Amino acid sequence: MSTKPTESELQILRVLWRNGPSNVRAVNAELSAEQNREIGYTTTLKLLQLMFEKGLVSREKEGRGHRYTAAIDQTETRGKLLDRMVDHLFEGSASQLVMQALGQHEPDADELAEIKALIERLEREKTDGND
Amino acid sequence: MSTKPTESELQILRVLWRNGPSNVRAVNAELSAEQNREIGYTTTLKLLQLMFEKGLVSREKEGRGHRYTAAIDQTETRGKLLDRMVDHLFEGSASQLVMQALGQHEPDADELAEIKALIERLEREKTDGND
DNA sequence: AGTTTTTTACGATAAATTTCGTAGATAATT
DNA sequence: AATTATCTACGAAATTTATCGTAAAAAACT
Repeated sequence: MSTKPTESELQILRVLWRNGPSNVRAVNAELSAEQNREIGYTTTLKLLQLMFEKGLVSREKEGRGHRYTAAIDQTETRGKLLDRMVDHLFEGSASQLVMQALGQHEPDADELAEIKALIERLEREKTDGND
Repeated sequence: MSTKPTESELQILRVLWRNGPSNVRAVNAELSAEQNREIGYTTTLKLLQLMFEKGLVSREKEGRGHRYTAAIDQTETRGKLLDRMVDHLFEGSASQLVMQALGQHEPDADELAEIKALIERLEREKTDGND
């Protein structure tokens, strides 16, 4: 269930999240493009087969071959990996992570406003006892 | 230089950042405690030796053996791994990462205030053209 | 129907990482 | 100085992950 995807598996999931259900050839082309090197077709195929066995992707027949779909949710996966990072690298302090992320990748004005709005909402929920 | 530490290397760095310079025995005890299983002494030793060769730690003689010290900065390492995560998992959007981190690990009131102060400072710098 | 193309399944190799055992050095203890 | 304990260096096995080659099935095309 909580099989943490490997680096390669994550790359494939990203492709599927971004482009939606895809066949092996399409995934392989994306991976090769992203990494500026030719990845063997069977390498991608094998990875997808392993991911299918682990339940990371689902698949259905499509013409000659298969059409693969991400079987785990992007937001949930992001959440789990964020948790890991907070625990492993920031000694459990999410606010430290947030501070550093803000400091080094300054968001633009709209994004800052959005984040600020979220913080203010969280503050209101705290003082209202609205947990 | 930018040798990205492996998972195990990161665990050792965490121990050294937290506890300061330590000998092999101390690092090994911490690792075993954190992972609830006995790690072989020579396993930890070997890892530290490899890390020394890679420049991830420095060392000096201390009594019978050595005393190891983290040779890379914690904040800088956090920064690099955050960058990787933003790129690989959040499609380059740091603000998305920040939003999700705030949503799932609600900071306490003091931390929220601190983050808000940082955002307001960033906003001021933006409008002042103070880049 | 025979040939070519595309895909799958599977095994095997390669590469990277983690783990530990052994031998020998070093120091402390008797 | 002999014995014991601790540490280092090194090699190698074990594990995990990534990569690809080959054979056979499925389909498309003469």
